[in-house]
Amino acid sequence: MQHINVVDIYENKEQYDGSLIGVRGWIRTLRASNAFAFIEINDGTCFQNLQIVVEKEKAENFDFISKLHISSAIEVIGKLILTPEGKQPFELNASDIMLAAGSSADYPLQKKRHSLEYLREIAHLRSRSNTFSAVFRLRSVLSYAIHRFFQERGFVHVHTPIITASDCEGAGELFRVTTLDLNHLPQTKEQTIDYTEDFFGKEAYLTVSGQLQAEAFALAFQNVYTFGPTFRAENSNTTRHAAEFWMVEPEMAFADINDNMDMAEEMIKYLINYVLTHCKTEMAFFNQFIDPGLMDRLQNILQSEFERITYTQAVALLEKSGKDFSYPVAWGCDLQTEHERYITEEIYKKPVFVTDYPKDIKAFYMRQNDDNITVAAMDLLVPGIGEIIGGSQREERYDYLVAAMEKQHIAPESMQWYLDLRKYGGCRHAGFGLGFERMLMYITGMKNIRDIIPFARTVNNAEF
RNA sequence: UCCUCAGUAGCUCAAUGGUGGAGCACCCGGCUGUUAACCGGUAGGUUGUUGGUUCGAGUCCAACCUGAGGAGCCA
Repeated sequence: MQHINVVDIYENKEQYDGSLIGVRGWIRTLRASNAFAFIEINDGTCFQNLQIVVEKEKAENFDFISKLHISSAIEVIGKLILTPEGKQPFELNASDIMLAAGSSADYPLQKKRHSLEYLREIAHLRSRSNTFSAVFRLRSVLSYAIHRFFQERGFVHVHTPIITASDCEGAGELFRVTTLDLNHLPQTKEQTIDYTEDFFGKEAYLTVSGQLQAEAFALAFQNVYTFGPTFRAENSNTTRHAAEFWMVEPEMAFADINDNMDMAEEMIKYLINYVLTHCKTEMAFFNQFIDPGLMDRLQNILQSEFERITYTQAVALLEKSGKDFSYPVAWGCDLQTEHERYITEEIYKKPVFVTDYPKDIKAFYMRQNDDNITVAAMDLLVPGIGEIIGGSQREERYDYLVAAMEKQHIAPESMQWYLDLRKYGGCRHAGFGLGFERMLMYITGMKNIRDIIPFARTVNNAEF
């Protein structure tokens, strides 16, 4: 007997009506009386369960089956019957049930709602719950949608390195990569650690961004993107930070900051539209149980044109608001979380690009504007999350770039390869980074990054 | 790293400084169509840890541990 996936039954239920089929999956709930048992199984192929009806008269192992524990794996042969008047669209009337793998009474997931905190402690099992089943299927679909978006537009996907020797992004603390014996470190004559003895002959780290290497590829392929894991050793304890997270980083040659914003806006809308059409069941679940109003908010994003204001305008708006912020607003200071939220949630109530930040608070590679005090940076702020995208037009002028590096105490000779890109046809180019998890949080309404990553790595937590 | 809050049965939570309970789950039994099924019963506890105050501490105090929320840092 060939096994049918539950997703196929949901998609083609009329075709299977009345036919004898085989299914297999794990028991989610089991309700037994002395003549009937109702078993709901989930086979992992879709969010929904399949209800199986077992009649004592038909099943010789009825007593055994009706005592099975939740999460036991079973294989069932039965007749599919449409039940339009029932809560479920159809059910399987079992003629034969086999136990594929038993479970145990101490299975930690019960037939009731658990707290997200509790489920975090059983991350190896939580994917079997409704919420995490929906979250991680959506994560998979969103990941695919990102590749589709860029591939459809001719972008080349570049696998930027995970291990890097350049600590230049200034993007937080780095995880060190070494093969040295930490109990017997080689010393130089100056009594410092001799990294020439290390695997790469110098200090190495886990990457914090693939941007610099993506730039190199953009100047060969024109439009490229990298999508991979990045690492920050920050001691951050928030719902929005993890030590290991994924970033989407497109980089486009012959593009300026406006092209950059256009692409970012188009991408955000594409991704939302994609999951709304391809994950209807999961999105309905999020809208009902996780974040009421989610659908309205996402539809609103699709229909609205993202606001675009400069940093200077943003500061003026904040000063004019008369609101009493815990951090004072002043030109030259970076916008605080409360400022960003006020702009996107109170003033505009939709995504807002803030551009042209003071050069002193931004990275060295951002292109200096003609006013000599700001750079062509852009951050996308969204209601509920805050900053979701950070990007810029890159400094393509060799001398300006060297000057910016020196000002931020980065030795130009340590990044000669990056400077070379400006020497050899280094045209104007721009790119941005999207925090994949933050996008996923925005789309699902989930409030904690630890519930968006299959096995999250955060401070003091690398279980599983 | 800083601030705030919390920790009681497997889970979710009660308990005025005075005999630690309930619902669900588990286990046993009942029930002929259930939908987080329903009904009855059994069992389940060093109240996060250590110390202190008190005749008496789950409750008050201190430190630590763990978790959560917010901030900083950032995506």
